[in-house]
Amino acid sequence: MLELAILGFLYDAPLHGYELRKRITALTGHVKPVAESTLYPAIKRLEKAELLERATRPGSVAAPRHELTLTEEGRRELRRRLAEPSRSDITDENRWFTVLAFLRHLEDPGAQATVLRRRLAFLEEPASFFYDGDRPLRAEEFDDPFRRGILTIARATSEAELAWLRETVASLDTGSR
Amino acid sequence: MLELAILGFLYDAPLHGYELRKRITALTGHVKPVAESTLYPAIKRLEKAELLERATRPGSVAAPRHELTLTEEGRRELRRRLAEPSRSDITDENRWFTVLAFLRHLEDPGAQATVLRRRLAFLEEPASFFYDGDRPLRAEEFDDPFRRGILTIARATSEAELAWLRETVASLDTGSR
DNA sequence: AGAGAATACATCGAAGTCGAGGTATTGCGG
DNA sequence: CCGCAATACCTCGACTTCGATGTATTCTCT
Repeated sequence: MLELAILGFLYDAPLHGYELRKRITALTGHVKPVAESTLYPAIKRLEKAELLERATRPGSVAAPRHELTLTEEGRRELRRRLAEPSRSDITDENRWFTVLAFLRHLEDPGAQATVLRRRLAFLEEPASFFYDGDRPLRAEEFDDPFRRGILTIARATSEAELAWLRETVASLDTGSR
Repeated sequence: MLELAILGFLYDAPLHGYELRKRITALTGHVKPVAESTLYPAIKRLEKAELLERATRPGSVAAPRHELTLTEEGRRELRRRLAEPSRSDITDENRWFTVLAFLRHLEDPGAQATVLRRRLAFLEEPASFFYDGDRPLRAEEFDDPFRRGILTIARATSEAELAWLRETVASLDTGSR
C-alpha cells in the first residue's frame, strides 16, 4: 500500500521524501498514519529495485532534498500493480482507496473497468460478521446495539459504494465503445 | 486488534484456537484474513501475560484441543482496552469494528457512550483526501472519476455512521438517566 | 540573541505478521 | 483402501512497521 502510494504520487511529478510524506498523510494518514521510519526504508527498497532514482537538490528552505523520480521501469510497475491488484488491495479499504486514487494512470477504460468489477464482485459476495453456526445473523436479530451498528454501517457503506461502482463501470463501458 | 478479538470472543465462553480462528475470520476475515501463524503466537503471548489459561481436551473430531479460558486479569484487560481504546482503535475501521463488536462487555452505558463519542469526534474532524496546498478539494472539483468516487463513498459512509453514533449515544444517555 | 518550530533525512532495535511448511487424526467419497 | 478434506496445532525465516532518537539547517517570534 505504501509502495503503491509512493509510485502513484511520483507518477505525476518528481517529489522529495518529505513532500511525499505529506501527500500520503493527507490520503490515508487520518486513518493510519505513516511513520517516517516506514517511508524512508520504503523509498530505499524502491530505489534498490530500480523503480525510482534520486537526485540531490539544495533544499528550498532547509536541508538538501533528495528529489525522487520514477524510472521507466517504475512507471510500468505502477501500471502493473494497478491493473493486477492483489486480493488484499481489493478487500482492504485502505489499500482499495489507494488503488482508486491512482487508477486514472491506467489509461485504458476497459482495464479500469476490470479493476472496478473485481471490487464489485467482492462487495457482492454474501458476507456477514456474525454467524449462528453457518447461518449469517442479520442486524435485526441482535439485542446488542453495537453489533447491530456494525451491520447497519457496513450495509450503508456497501450500498453507497455499489451504486457508485455500477454507475462508473457503466459509464466506462459506454465511453470506450 | 487480533488480541482484542481473542479477548473479546473468550469473554463469552472458553474456545479452542481453531474455533477462535473461525470466529475472527467471520468478523474481519473477508477484509483482512488472519493467518494461523499470526493467531497461535498471539495466543501464546496472551498466555504468557497470564491473560488466559489453556486446558487440553480430547478433540471432538480429530486432534486434541487446547481450550482457552480468560483469567480474571484477562477479563479486566479486555474491559480496560475497550474503555480506553488507542488512537488507531478509533481511526482504523477494522480496529474500530472490533471494538464495537465487544463494546457490550463494558457494562456501564456511560463508559460505552464515552467510547462512541471519541469516534464521533474523530469523524467530525474535517479531513479530506486531497489538497491543493492547504485547501481541501471537494468531490465536484475532480475530473478524475475515481478520486471523486473516493470522496463520494467516504462521505456516504461517514454520514451513515454519524447518524448511527448520534442516535446510539442519545439512547445510551437517556437509558442511563 | 536565543528558543522553538518546521524542513529534511536517517538509523536502530523491538515487535508483529506472513507464507511455507510440518505433524497427526478422523471421516467421507470413489 | 486410497486420497483428500477437515480438524487441530505448531515452527521458522523473511519482511514490514513502529517508536525512539539523532543530525543539520533555516525561519519566526520574542
